[in-house]
Amino acid sequence: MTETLKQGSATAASRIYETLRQDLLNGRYRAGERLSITLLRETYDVGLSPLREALNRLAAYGLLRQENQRGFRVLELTREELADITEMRRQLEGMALELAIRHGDEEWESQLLAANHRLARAGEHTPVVEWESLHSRFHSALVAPCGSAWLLRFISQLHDQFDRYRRVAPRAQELRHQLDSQHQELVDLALTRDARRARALIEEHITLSSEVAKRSCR
Amino acid sequence: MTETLKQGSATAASRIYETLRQDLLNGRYRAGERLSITLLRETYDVGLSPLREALNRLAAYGLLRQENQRGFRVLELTREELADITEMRRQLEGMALELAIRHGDEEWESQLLAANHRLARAGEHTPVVEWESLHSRFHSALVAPCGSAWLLRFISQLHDQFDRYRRVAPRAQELRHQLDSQHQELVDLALTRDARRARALIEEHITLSSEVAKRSCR
DNA sequence: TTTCTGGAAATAATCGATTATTTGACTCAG
DNA sequence: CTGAGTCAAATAATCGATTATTTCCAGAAA
Repeated sequence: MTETLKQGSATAASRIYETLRQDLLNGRYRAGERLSITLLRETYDVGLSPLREALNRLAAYGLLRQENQRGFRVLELTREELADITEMRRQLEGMALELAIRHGDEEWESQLLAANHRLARAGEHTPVVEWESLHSRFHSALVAPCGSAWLLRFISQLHDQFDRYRRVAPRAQELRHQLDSQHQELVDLALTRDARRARALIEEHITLSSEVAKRSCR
Repeated sequence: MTETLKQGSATAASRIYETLRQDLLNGRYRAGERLSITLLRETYDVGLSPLREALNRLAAYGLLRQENQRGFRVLELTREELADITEMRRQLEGMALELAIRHGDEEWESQLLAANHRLARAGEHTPVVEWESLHSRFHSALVAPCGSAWLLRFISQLHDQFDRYRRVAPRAQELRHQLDSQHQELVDLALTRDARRARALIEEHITLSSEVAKRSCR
């Protein structure tokens, strides 16, 4: 959905959509909270029509729940849904990584190395929002050449869902290092085209991330 | 998305969303066609705001393409995308069916038998729109207890995509019988809890449907 | 003929005001 | 007290009008 602003100048609706999406991922709004349209209008200083269009998109995308005549709500954070999202990510990203390793060319290898390098360079001092962007780009680069637009779409959608949990979870320094080194290992396995072990590792990586994210429920 | 009209009386936006969705699946609009908002307003006799909200939802759902400042377009029908949708359906519905067979209880068996019975009873004289509904319900019932809301969501979305191709394809009488008998076989394998063979059959079923649908491209 | 360019017409996007529905406080009968 | 009913305030949804952008065509220049 990020690429909605393909060419023409972004409309007010597209701009507020992207802003709201980021704010939802960053936990600016409490889980389950009702989003008052009047309040949002003032907060973001935006017209009613573009705002409502953005909210409708977010609901269709799955970041908001829409109840007729009762407006929009932020989704809850539950262990059950996190488990569902995690398992789907394991399956879909595992599948995508195998395909990417089969189909990826030299260009992919370069992009992957670059994305990994940029992510690895980012240290403690890097702003969170920037680290999140690099992290997101790394995982995108990893599966990019899987050959299925729909698979990539579902994976992005699940990443957004997952991030809602991960970003509000308390910092877990001890697991952070392990997760970081897995990024490097994933690159190594991808470059040596070891699809079997790469798939196993990304599944483990997702499960480990989920352990961190789990601390944001209840 | 169908259950958007959960409780409260449906809003104009929800009603026009569902109507447009059906019309898009039924091929009322040509692939790639630009949907003039002014024209849609007259056609469906609906206000501008609810119409635009519905269009925004449909774009986020993937049944329309939105270009900033240039309105909405119906998606193209291409062999490449049909192949993608088909392969994704094979993987996801195969996965879901295995899970459903593992988790489904007696209630599921009853629902499945009922759905199959209603579908099998529908003969040549049955209105197409009703047959489509029964067919859709059968496939939903098959995977319903897979345990993953996200998996079911993705499968529904892919079904809608697939139906755009299938419904505009010319009638294929010779394959129709084979597809119908596969429905019965799927029920048999589900009830005997033969996950392995059931998965193989649903994958075959999807591939065969795809052969029919392929005749709608180019 | 082809390629710009200006500007009117068409159309998408947005705004401001209005209508419809829900929410919550209050009343009163049981 | 409790629960149903009622009304006013809050808020979501919709409408009608306005603004901004794109599209398209005529006419000029190469």
